[in-house]
Amino acid sequence: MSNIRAIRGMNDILPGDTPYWQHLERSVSGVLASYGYAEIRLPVVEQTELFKRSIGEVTDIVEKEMYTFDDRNGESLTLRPEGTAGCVRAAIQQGLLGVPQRLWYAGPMFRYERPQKGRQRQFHQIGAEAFGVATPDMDAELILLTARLWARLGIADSVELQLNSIGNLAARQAYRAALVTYLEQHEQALDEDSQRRLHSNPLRILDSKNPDTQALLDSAPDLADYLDDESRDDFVRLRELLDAAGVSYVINPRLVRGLDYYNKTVFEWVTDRLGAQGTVCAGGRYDGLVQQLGGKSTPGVGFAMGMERLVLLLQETGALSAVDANLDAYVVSVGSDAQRAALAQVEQLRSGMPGLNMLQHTGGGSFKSQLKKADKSAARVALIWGEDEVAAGTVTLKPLRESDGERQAQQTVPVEQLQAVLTAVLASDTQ
RNA sequence: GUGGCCGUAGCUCAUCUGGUAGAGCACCGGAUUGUGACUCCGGAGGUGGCGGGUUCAAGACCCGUCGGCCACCCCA
Repeated sequence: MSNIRAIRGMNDILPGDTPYWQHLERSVSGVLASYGYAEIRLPVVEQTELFKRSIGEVTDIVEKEMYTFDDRNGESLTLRPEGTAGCVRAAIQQGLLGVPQRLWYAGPMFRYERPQKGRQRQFHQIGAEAFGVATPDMDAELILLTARLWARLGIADSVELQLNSIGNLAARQAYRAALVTYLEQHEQALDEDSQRRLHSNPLRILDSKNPDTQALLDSAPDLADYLDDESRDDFVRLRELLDAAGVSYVINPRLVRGLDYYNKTVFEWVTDRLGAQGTVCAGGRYDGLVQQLGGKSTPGVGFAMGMERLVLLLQETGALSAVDANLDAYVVSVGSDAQRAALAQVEQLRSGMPGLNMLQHTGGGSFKSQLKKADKSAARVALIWGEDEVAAGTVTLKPLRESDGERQAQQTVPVEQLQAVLTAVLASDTQ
């Protein structure tokens, strides 16, 4: 086909879906604000180096999923594959890190992956980052915040919190060595992907979906046994706080997360209702990242949630019933005199009742066809200007919907009474 | 990057073993001269993703390509 089409994996979000998006975005920003988080708006493009240094050179994201290109001056740029790196960069550059800082951001992210359910090349995240607090009460706050969000969205029953601690760098290195030593003894039993990861990114083998590999891991060394004291204590404290707040979770000792900058707490909210891409929100602590990117050593914790997946979940669970057009009135006018009168008087009505949603019929057409459009529009009332009305200085209000099994009769009133009568008609109709 | 399934009107799909495309919904018009929904009648709309091959003949078979879906990988 020679027609220009959207880039693979970069989807249009259509009018039928945007009500879900708007509802979701409003809910998230509302909850974030209620916990004192401030929005920060960040560029979509950053220096390629930023992502290499934060996410990790040997991760799949950096190795093969980034949209990278040379700017006209030869500098290598990349469409952001995730939000934390840019947020940290901005916090350092703009000097936001002197005091504890709670930030959130929203927007598109880009990863060159094969699209499937719940995954596309341009996708949208809302993320939150808290800087400057090393204690696990900060981790708890972020988790509580997300839990509140699920409740507000009506999907709390569809998601489960998985928690783990991956310790500090030294602990992870010690564990990594032990794990590799163990797995090398069983290298032949590993699936192909895990064999490849054995030396590049062995921790990732822990969450392999291969059942044989999982069986092998049952007798592998436990990450929990290698944790440093501080990580262990903080993890205990975090669990206490969550227990006290009544947030339930499951410990998943094989949850490791894919990005290199995490340490200590990692968590994921997962659902079993979206097929293979069940992670709907994920995050963790990254105490070394700020320093790693050139800032003064500052602890951080954060999470990001996938908007597409949450919208799917809202639709899947029916947590949000399809929102209809919510149109109050459809304006019908036949003939050029009537249209002139209608246009002017509807403008006055809009000034008097700014909250009204009114659709003005455009493009002409017969009386009948205009009323058909009025019906299709799902508007509650048709406002009719015809020859008779214009001549008499009146307008006809015709209720289009039934309420309580009855429909009000239409009435023709002087235009001066339009606002008052329309208000009464809409009010008496229970919607 | 790998694998499976799929690609016919705006949408959902049909066309039995190859013989030059159809339904439902949606859309437009009509059935009262100014009144929608229900009903009836009529109408418009498809180079069957694209390219090539086999055949007298292909939407149906074969190859390629592009695209979609789902899964692997990876991740939000």
